[in-house]
Amino acid sequence: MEPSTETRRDPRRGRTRRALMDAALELVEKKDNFTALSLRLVARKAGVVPTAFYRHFPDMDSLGLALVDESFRTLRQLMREVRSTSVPVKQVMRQSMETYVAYVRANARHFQFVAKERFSGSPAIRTAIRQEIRLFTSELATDLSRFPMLNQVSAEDLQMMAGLVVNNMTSLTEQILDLPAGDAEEEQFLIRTAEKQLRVIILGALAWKSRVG
Amino acid sequence: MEPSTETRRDPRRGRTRRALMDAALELVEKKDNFTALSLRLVARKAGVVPTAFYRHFPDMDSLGLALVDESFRTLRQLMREVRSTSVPVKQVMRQSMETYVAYVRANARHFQFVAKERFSGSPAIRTAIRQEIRLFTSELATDLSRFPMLNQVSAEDLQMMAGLVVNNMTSLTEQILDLPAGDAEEEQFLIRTAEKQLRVIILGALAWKSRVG
DNA sequence: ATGCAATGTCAACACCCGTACACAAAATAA
DNA sequence: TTATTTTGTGTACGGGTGTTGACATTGCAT
Repeated sequence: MEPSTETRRDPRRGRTRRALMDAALELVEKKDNFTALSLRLVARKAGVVPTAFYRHFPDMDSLGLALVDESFRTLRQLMREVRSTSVPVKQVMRQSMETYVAYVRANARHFQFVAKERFSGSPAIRTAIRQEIRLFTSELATDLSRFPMLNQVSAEDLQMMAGLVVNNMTSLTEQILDLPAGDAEEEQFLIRTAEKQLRVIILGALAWKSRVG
Repeated sequence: MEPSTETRRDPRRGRTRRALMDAALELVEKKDNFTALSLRLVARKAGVVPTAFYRHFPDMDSLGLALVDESFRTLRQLMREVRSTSVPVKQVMRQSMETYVAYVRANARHFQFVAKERFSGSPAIRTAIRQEIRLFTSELATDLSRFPMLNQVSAEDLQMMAGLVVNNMTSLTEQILDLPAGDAEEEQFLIRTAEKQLRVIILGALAWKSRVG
């Protein structure tokens, strides 16, 4: 039987590839941008000679796309976990907020990368991120459709409400990431505020439904 | 009487300074970033030799800060105009949306710049933008406090609601700027969606108030 | 063990960068 | 006018950049 093209070999292949991606993520924290990084800089940080870079990526843009992919793959994984745990419905919001923020902190570099490149990245990277966010929003919309109190709402309006929630999440994410390291107090304030905002959105969504239905 | 240090002379001083700022704004559209621009490139676009740059700005970061300042100065001006026109209260929202979007289109380059540098710019530029947005949000909060139906809401909650509205605005802005040039149809859809979202927020705010008051 | 593909290294290239310095032109102040 | 300040020019430097091509090393399949 042939080595089915996916179970090929990867001896140290994985290692430097990972090293390059990690180096890029670290450097995005130090420098301002992914676009501001240079191929040579990333290679140097990864402990490898510049030309070795080409063995794994044709150019920096491809590395960026790989990072986008990885970022949203981990995010999707979180969503799957959250969905699988049956919700106590009552304090679902508070808890969701907490676990989400913890997750952001745990994967800060990926979120930083996405937040920064979302608008300032190369066209390819920007559209990739936009696509992922669109998809994420749609998934959230179908999640919302399962709530009994929203089952009268049209698909388009569900999408709109999901957009509101995603806006709220991204805003919270970016604020937390911009926070000076260990300011736990301010972080709590941001979370509380985002929580209130989410509550306002929900109240509005309910009023909206009763207005239409 | 001495030339009171502010009424000095400005012969062509203004001209190249403007040319540099305009060049930077144009180049931000073409390149991905402000950070991605080089002093030499900006000078070249402005039709001036690299060393002349230093006559007007000590470095690129200062140019960026000047652009931030200018961007929000024009935005504040718009807000002043909007505030001065007495509102028909009924369809204030629809009209505000339209004029705001027209304004964004008219000053697209400035908004592009802010959207891109908000998270990916140099620390100095990032904090400058954040400060401006904070200020803008506070002003909006006091505007909201003047609405009769919200006069029971605490200052902190007003700030929170203003944050929601600003989030909505920035999201709409960024989506419109990312739109492929003249897609009027999609633009209308985005505006309608943002309008609905704003309506949801307002409904939520009212429900919030009645819940508290 | 041998051969081959994958991976990494080295040296070199032409190019763009920020900035320093000395000097020319222009505008203002007296 | 003349003197002075502001603004723009030309040259040069050291250093970082992406990419090429030829070569060494590694690991796997046979």
